[in-house]
Amino acid sequence: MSTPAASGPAIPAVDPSAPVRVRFCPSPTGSPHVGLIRTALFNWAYARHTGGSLVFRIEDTDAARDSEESYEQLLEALRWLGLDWDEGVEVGGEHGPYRQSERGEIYADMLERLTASGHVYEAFSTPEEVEERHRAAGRDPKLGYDNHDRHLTEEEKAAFRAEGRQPVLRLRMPDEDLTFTDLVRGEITFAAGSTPDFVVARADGRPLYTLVNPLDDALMGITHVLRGEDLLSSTPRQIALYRALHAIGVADHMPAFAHLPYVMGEGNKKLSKRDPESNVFHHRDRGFIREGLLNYLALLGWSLSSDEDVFTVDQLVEHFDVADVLGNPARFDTKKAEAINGTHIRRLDPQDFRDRLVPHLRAQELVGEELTARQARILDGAAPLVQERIALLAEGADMMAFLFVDDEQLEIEAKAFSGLGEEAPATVDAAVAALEELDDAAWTTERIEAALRDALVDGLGFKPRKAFGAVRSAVSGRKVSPPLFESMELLGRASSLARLARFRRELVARQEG
RNA sequence: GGCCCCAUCGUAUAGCGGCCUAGUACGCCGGCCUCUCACGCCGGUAACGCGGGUUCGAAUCCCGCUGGGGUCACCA
Repeated sequence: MSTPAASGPAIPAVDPSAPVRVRFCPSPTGSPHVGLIRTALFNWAYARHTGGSLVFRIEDTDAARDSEESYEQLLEALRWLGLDWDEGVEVGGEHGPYRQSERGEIYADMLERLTASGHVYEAFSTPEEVEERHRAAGRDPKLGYDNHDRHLTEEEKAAFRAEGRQPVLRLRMPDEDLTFTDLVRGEITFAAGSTPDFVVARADGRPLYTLVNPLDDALMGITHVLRGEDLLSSTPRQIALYRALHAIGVADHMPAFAHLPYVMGEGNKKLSKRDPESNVFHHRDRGFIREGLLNYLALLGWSLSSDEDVFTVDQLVEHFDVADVLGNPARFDTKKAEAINGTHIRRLDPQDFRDRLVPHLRAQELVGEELTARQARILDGAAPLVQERIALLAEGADMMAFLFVDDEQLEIEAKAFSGLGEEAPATVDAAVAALEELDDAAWTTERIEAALRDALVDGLGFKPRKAFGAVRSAVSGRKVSPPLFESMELLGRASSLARLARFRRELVARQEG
C-alpha cells in the first residue's frame, strides 16, 4: 500500500490523429480579464483551425468567490466577441453537466475510488504542524507540505478523529521526475520530490480545483490543454492525477499541454484585475469593435506573418497553430491596440459602422432609445465623416456630438475662442452675411464652401485655416471637428446661422469681460 | 528562498547556422496632402542582456551568469 500510485501500465499520450478537443474553463470570479479572453481565443482558434471542438466548462467549486453575475459576464463577453463553443454550459452536450457545482456526485464517487486504490489518502496535519516539523528538522518552514500523513495507521487516524479533526484528502505524488512536452515551450521536467502531495478535497469533503480540473478534462476527453502560464507549475500535479485516473480506468490518455504567455500591464507586472485595462468590457465601452480587439489579443503571443499585423478572424482561424505561439510574456499596449482597432473600423462597411455607433450615442445621451428622423439623417451623413478619423467608436460619438445638441445647449470650449485674432467678430459677420444669401435649397456642402471661401478668403484675404477656424468654433464649439462644410449642411441653415450668431455674442462678451 | 518559465528596437514581433550592414507594425521625430483633426503617402530614430564554448560561419545550437516573471493555499 505504500506506492500504488506508480503501479500499472503507463498512460499513453493523446493520439495525434484524434479530433482535437480543447476547453475553456474559467472560474466565475470578477469581470472577464483580457488574459482570460486571450486564452479563450486561442482555444477557440485552435478548435476551429483543426476542425475540432471547444468545450466551455465552468469551474465554480469555490462558492465563496464565484458569482452568477460573473458567469453572466463571461457569457456576454464571449458572445460579444463571437467566440462560440460546441459543447458546454448553455448549449449542453454528452459530458454534462458543465458547471462543476452540479457535478458533486461524480467527484464524490471518484474520490472514493481514488482513496480505495490508495492514490489518495487522508491527512490530518494542520499547516502549523507542518511548519513546526520543518523548523524542528532545521528545514525552511516555507517548504510546503511534508507528506507526513502518508503512512498513518488506522489507530493514528482514529485518534485524530477522536480529537474532532477531519482530514483533507491528498494525492500521493510519484517518487520520480515528471516530464512533459509543452507545445509552446518544449520539454519541461520537474524533479522528483519538488511537488508535495497536494490536497484534492477539503475537510468537509468538497473537491478542489486540483481534482476537478484534470478529472473533468479526462472525463470530457480533452486532447489539448491550452491555459495560462500561471498554471505551468501545477502541471506535475495534473500529470500525477492523470496517471492515477488512468490506473483506475478513468483516463485513457494524457492530454498535450500548452502554456500561453502572460499578458502584462504597465511596468513588469502581470496585468492586474484591479487595472481597468484588464477588463474586456472597459475596452468594449471605449469603442473597441470585436474585430479589432480579437486581432490585437491574437497578437499577444502569436503573429500571422512577418509583415502584416492586421488580419480578420477568418485569417486567424486559417493560420493559427498553438505550436507557433511564443513563450514570451507580452505587454498590453493600448496605443497599438487602438491603432489596430482603427484600421478595422475603417474596413467596416459604412452602414455597419453607422449602426455600431448608435449604442455609443446612447451612452453619451445624445440620442434616445429610438432615433428620431432628424437624428437618423444626421447620423447617416456624419458617420462617413468620422469613420476615417477615429480609432474608437466612442470617439466617433464624441466627435459628432455637436450635431445632436440644441444650438443654445452646445458647449463651446474655452479653447474654441482662442487664437482667432482681433478680426474674429468681423470674420463671423462676413460669414453670416455670405451664408444668409443661401436659401434652404442652396444649403449644400459645395455652395456653403464656395460662399465662405469667396467672402473670407478671397474677400477678406484670410488664410483658409484662420478664416474657417472661427466658423468651426461657432458651429462645433471646438477647434477640431469633422469636415466643416459637410457638418454645416447636416446641421441645416437655421441651426448654423443661430450658432454663428450666438458665437458672435459670446465672443464680444468675452472680449469685454 | 525552493522549483519553473522567459530574454531581438520603447512596445509587439520576423528571424528557426550563411539570404541580417537584422525585416514589419505601433509609438516617436520630420515632410507631403489639407478648412481643423484624422486618414493616406514619403523619410527618419531605435534592438540581438553579458561571458564562454560548438562551427569555416551564431541573433539563431550548448553551458554559465545576469536580469525579468510566475508559482509554492482546505483559491483557481
